[in-house]
Amino acid sequence: MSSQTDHAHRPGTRRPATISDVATMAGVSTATVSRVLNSNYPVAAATRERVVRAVTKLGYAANANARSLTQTGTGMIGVVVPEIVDPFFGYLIRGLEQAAADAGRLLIVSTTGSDPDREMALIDRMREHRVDAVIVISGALDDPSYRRRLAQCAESLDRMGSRLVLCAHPPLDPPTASRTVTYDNEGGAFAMTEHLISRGHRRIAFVGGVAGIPTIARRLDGYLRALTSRGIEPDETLIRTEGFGRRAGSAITKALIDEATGTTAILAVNDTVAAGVYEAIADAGLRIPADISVAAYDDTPLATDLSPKLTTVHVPLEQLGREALRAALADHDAFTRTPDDVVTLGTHLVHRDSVAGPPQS
Amino acid sequence: MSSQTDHAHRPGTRRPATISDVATMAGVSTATVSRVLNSNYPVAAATRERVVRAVTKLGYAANANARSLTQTGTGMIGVVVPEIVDPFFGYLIRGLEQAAADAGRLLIVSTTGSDPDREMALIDRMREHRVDAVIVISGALDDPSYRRRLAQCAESLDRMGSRLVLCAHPPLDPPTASRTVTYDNEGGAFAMTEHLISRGHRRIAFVGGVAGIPTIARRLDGYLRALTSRGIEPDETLIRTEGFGRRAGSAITKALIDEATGTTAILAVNDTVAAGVYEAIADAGLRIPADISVAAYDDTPLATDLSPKLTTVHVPLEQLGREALRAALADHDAFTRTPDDVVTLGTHLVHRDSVAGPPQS
DNA sequence: TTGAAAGCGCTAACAG
DNA sequence: CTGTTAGCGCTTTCAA
Repeated sequence: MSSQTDHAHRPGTRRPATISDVATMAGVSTATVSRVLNSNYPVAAATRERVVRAVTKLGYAANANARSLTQTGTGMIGVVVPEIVDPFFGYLIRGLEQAAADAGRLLIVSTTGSDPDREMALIDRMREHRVDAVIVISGALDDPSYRRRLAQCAESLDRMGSRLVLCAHPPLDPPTASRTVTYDNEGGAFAMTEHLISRGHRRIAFVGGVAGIPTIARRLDGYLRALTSRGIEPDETLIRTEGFGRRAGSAITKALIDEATGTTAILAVNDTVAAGVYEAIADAGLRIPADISVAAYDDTPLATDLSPKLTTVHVPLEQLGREALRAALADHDAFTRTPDDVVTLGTHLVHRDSVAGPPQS
Repeated sequence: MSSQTDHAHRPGTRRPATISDVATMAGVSTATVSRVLNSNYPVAAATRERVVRAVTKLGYAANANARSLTQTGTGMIGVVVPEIVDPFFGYLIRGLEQAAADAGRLLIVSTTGSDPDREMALIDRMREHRVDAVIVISGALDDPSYRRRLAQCAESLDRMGSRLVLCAHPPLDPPTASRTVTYDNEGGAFAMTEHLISRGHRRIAFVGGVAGIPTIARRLDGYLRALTSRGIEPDETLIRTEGFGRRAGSAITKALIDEATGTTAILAVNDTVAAGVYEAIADAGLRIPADISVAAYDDTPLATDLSPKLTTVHVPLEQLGREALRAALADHDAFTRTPDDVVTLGTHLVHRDSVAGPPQS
């Protein structure tokens, strides 16, 4: 405990130790400290020992921000998501998280409430932090102006050696400078509707969601295609994209029943909406699947919590997250960029207890 | 355009524009650019105009990492949480998120799966990134060695001008260099157990959880205190801290019923466990609350989704998150540090339809 | 109102 | 094997 280092070391100074604090204490140069810290260069065992001791004694933690100035990449990935308390996004983020942890990356996550402006602002914010990539899980309406803005973000990120990854979202028209990791919305809805039809249903309602959101639009497409391919004329009155959530599901279903639409099966836009559908059917004194069959989308845990257990389309949410992170990291500076940077994961039906044939009456 | 700036501007160069790129293009010094960017110093309108134009033309975004080298604080807050797809943590994080957004802060969030080692590693990682604070929402077992490690983290964060915030967790023994934002676990459990007793119940089971986790321990304390304060001898066989989750809730309840323990009321450790309790009671052909009353803790949306609607203890999760963020930011360099840095939020009972008196038989 | 220059903490040649 | 020396991109005195 000599007095050699009294230039800035009053105890209680709330300033993190720096590499030269360590160097001084260990009696070496900062270069040497850097070398033992990164162990990317030979250092004498004895020297290393002294440095390590100084590091622990000082509680030194290298400043990642300073480091990022000289190195390429910050090890941070931005995640922009509409909402956090929602199993859909939750599992997605869990997948991202896992993959990020495996890759030694940190995630900056932020929510937008599906507000496009906030989305853009956040992307910019993350750009300032020089994230290695920003992963956008959008829930925003998909008008052309929005796509244009997204494309601009992709451009500017790309220009600075970062990149935009679109997740659970259709690819940008020209996949300019962005990557996309998504899943088969249309196909799952098609398959489920097909299934309902093959069980004998003709009056199948499409319940929940908001028109204009890509996810919903694709699911509706699949529903429509299944109907027409089986020669069933889609009935506008059975298509009720009147909102998300349990509440919406139950309100719509109540209306469907009250209006005597002859609905014998319901394709709910997701499991949560299906929960509302269940409620309304029970309230009406009807039974699932005896009186009305119910099918849904997403296969969140809710599907098995409901009774009867819900037949639904499985979406590989966690895998989607992992793939998105892979896309965020892939060939960061290589030239092997595939022309169409889009990965599409498959979906499949999970048959449980909420679907049967239409009632005999 | 001219050829003045050909030193490093081949199009396609994947390197972000720097402040001196802007300066060159605007024909000013970097100092001036900095000044218009931060608008913390007078700049001639005309000059500012030129700079702004250059900024947008270049798509320049200031490097937050470089900036953090000269300024104090990074604007980033670390969040360490056991799990993300869980309404308890979900709402907590939502509160954090909101408050962070309001304060213009970004959140680095990472999950631990309740692994203390991973927790410490993450805190360290965030320390490297010089987060302004790290908020730990721990779910780890609370042995002394763990507390000691946490205290060390608090120390080292504090030493570098950052700080540790414990959220939904009891304060550290000496609140050394850390702040705590938590809520009244014991009180809520006490009140709910009291309520059950006043309804006439004597055989009240405590169902779910893991002994040793602070949250559960406190809830158990409250349960025990209510019992003894009413002169009811706690019965070991009714205390079943045999795991979290729906599955555990249903298994425990089944056992309780099969073993003819005479249980007339169940205090589930949280809403999810209660869902399992509901299931087992239905499976046994019994009814809630006619045959068995059920009460729980947390008041997540699940509570109203269940039928009958669940009587439960409300925990102000989002507010907890907001408070935690407030604690993370409060008087960063002032001297007004209160001696005991702990905020405790209250809980209250939410009476719904799952509690009645014990059956007559 | 603006610029020159030093320095934040770190890494990476380049010498020894 | 180790130290010196330039920067990395930005802010901030200090002069002009």
